[in-house]
Amino acid sequence: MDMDKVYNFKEVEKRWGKYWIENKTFSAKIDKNKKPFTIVIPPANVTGSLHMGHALNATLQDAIIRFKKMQGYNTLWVPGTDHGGIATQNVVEKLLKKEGIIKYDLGREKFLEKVWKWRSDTGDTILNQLKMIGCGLDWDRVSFTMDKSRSKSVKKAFIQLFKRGLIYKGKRLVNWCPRCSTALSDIEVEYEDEKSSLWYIKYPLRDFDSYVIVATTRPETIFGDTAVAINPDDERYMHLVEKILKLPLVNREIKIVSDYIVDKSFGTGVVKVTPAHDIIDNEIAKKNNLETIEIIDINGKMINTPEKYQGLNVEEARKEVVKDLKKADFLTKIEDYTHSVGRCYRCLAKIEPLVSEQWFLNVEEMSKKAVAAVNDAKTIFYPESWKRPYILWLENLRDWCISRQIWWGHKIPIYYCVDDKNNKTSCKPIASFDKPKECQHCKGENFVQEEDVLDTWFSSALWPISVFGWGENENSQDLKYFYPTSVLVTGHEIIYLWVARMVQFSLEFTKDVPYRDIFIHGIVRDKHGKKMSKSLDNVVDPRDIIEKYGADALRFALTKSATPGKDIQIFEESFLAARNFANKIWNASRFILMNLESLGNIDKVDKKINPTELADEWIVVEFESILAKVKTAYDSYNIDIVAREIYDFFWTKYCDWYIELSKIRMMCSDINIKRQVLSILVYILKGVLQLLSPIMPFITSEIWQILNKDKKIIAESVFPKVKFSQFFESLEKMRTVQDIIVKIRTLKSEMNISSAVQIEALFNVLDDNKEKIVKENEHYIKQLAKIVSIQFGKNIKRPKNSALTIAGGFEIFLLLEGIDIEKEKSRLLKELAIAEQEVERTVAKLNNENFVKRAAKVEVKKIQIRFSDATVKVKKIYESLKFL
RNA sequence: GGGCAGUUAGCUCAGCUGGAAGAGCAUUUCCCUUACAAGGAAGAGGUCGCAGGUUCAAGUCCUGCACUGCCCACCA
Repeated sequence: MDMDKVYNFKEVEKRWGKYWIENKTFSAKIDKNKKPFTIVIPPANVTGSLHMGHALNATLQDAIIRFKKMQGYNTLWVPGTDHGGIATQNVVEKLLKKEGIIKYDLGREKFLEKVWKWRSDTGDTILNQLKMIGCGLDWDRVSFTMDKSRSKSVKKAFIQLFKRGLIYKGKRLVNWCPRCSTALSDIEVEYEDEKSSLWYIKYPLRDFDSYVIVATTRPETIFGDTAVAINPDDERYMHLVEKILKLPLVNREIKIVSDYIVDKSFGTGVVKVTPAHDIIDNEIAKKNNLETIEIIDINGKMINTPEKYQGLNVEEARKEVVKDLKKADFLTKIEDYTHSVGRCYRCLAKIEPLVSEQWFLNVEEMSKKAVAAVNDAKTIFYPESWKRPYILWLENLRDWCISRQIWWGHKIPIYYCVDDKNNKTSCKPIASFDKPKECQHCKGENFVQEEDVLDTWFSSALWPISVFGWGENENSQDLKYFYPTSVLVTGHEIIYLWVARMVQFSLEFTKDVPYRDIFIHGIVRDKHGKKMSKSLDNVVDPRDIIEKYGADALRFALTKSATPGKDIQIFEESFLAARNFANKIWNASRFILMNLESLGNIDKVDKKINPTELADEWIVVEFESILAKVKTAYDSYNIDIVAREIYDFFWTKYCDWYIELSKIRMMCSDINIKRQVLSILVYILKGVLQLLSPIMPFITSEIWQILNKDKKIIAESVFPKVKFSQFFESLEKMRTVQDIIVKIRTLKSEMNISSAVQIEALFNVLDDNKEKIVKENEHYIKQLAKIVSIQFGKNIKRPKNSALTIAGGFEIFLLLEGIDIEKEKSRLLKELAIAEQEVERTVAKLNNENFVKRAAKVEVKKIQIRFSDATVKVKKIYESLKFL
């Protein structure tokens, strides 16, 4: 078996990626003898291509799925994509525009054909990229939010909600995106601070020679004003309530109303009320029965204004209005003012609140249930800190505007009865899967379907049940077996947009939560904590990382940084370090493989290991201790801890110490001794590979297969269990030996002696308890500290040419030629100072009655030991200094 | 205005239920030692944001403050 000196991840990753798919390693069938463990992937938009956020999200899910599989669960991870409503329509629209085609010229049907074509051409991009990072998804179950089955779920859900009276149509103020030409829900509006002005405008009183001054950020909406409002407690204006004003520029008469919503301290304390284009004003209008005048249409153009403003867009109108107000002396002041402005989350155009007829979903009852489910721990947030924001959001939720005036999406399954001329009759609209046969009211047989489509998040909210056939198959066995799912893994940016709504819908339609756990991870940011974006040019593309460092390195770097509750800052070096780790694993394995070959046959290692000496016992205990930690960490979604624990154990304990120590026996001519140590090396290596395989599946699969003649691949192996917990005392013994080795190395380094130079040493026993252990393991010290011979003794006087260090209960003299006395002196003085400080500190503690009385006994004992060690050290260094 | 995080080595971050400050990268010295120079050995570098409090003992618990970031809000 030839292994390259440098790990060739490209070849390995390609091969294994293919293997899992071809062998359907992660395809799941119902098996009632096994417990299911289910994850449904957050469906990425078909417009998407893999970015770091997806890579992180997918890796975490994959790690959980692979871990649970090794724990014996019947695991299922369902893949799929989202049709992405507005986002997708916009993408296709842009592409067509490049060809000089505008969607209205094509018409709805032709345009939709184009979108479907585009989807079938490129819509699976992201799924294929998930394959690149080795995701153990069940590829036989790919779903799409607009495929047949999912469409049935959507219709069923809509009809059910409609029949319950929760869905209604109404003319209301909504968030309108003039660019996308559709209504949006409240959370689809993103707010951003913008520098603007606050204009102070005189509104003259009709019956007095006076006026009030209104401060506004939107002077152009003056034509839609139907009142001016003040706070009822505002003494400056109380007397003006119900008085009539004459609206500047148009002279229309409006009155002054009062409402506690008005903030006395803001501006002048007088606010203009534009019910058709402002949420708050709309509420004031409702309370005061004010008229609503629409002055901006769905294209963002002015309507119902004096001739000269008619048809202008909002920006132009503002300029004109300000100019004219100024000319007519209505404008008293302009102040710089920064306020937040709503923008469309898909195209960033400024949102125009306007009155429009839309479909709404009453969410009051569903929200209460969704809050209760989390409060009653039916579903649990990890980390818990997301529980409160989730609840607060649901408790303050307004009805959801679910209709969109775009073409790409689920057409609302509402049918209107129409007469011969295709005009809507006054009959009640019907919610139905297909076109109804007959109107129950007028017996008419002609219908037209609602033109609007549903918010894309409506179908997303059904995802955990629709992927199992809810709505299509009344008796879905999959739904019974795999649902509710085990955990949802997602970023915190879509808790409201998606997570909360899935809980609402699942409770509504299945009377159960969609998932037992909700694991919320952070968002991937750049080195300085900035969001990755094209405009900032700080995007790290996972595909480049895979190309350069490998998918395993990508996965490891991401998981290692993914501390729950925190966003992740990542940069090139993170992946480099992970790549180096993979290479380290490769080479350690290579070393073991090479030695196994010299045994003649890889199978020759013992199945049952037999720790015979200190290092063996020690490494086994150390391994089992991280084994326990890793298992707990996986189970509680602390995948970052898994990555760090394994990294630390493998590199600093297994490689730096155990492999180095194993070399003594590896070079031994006795084949039995060699096999014995190799058995342990292999045992631990295989264990580490298993612990790590959910995070780095490629390299671990590869090495496992080389090591294992078993047919079972690592993904189907059984996670290791604790077996040897009896060797705990080896930890302390090993610490002593390691302490001696490190101190000797340090001393040599400080004396500028090449680490390769072999030296003789005298060990003067200071602590009788340590003598046996160190004598038994002196070969370790010789090997790793490059000592040629050790002479043990008691009351040894310091030899002339020697350097001193005190470690592990010994006074250690290294015999050196031509020692620099001054250097040795200053070195010892430094050591002395440290030891003396230690004595002081420990004495202070031991003299503290309260400490001795109240601290745990173990703690007091520790301090006593430290005190006596330090005391001996001080004494010995003094003697030594005198001698010099 | 409300909520939630964060503030630890030059940079990016760990540090669980309180018991002598850690990692990776960068940096200094030595080493191509027969798994790995994408490596090994040793070192330098922190008054753990500030101020109080609880405790024998606080990076760790409590209170207040400052700064940073994110989310939400009825920012006329």
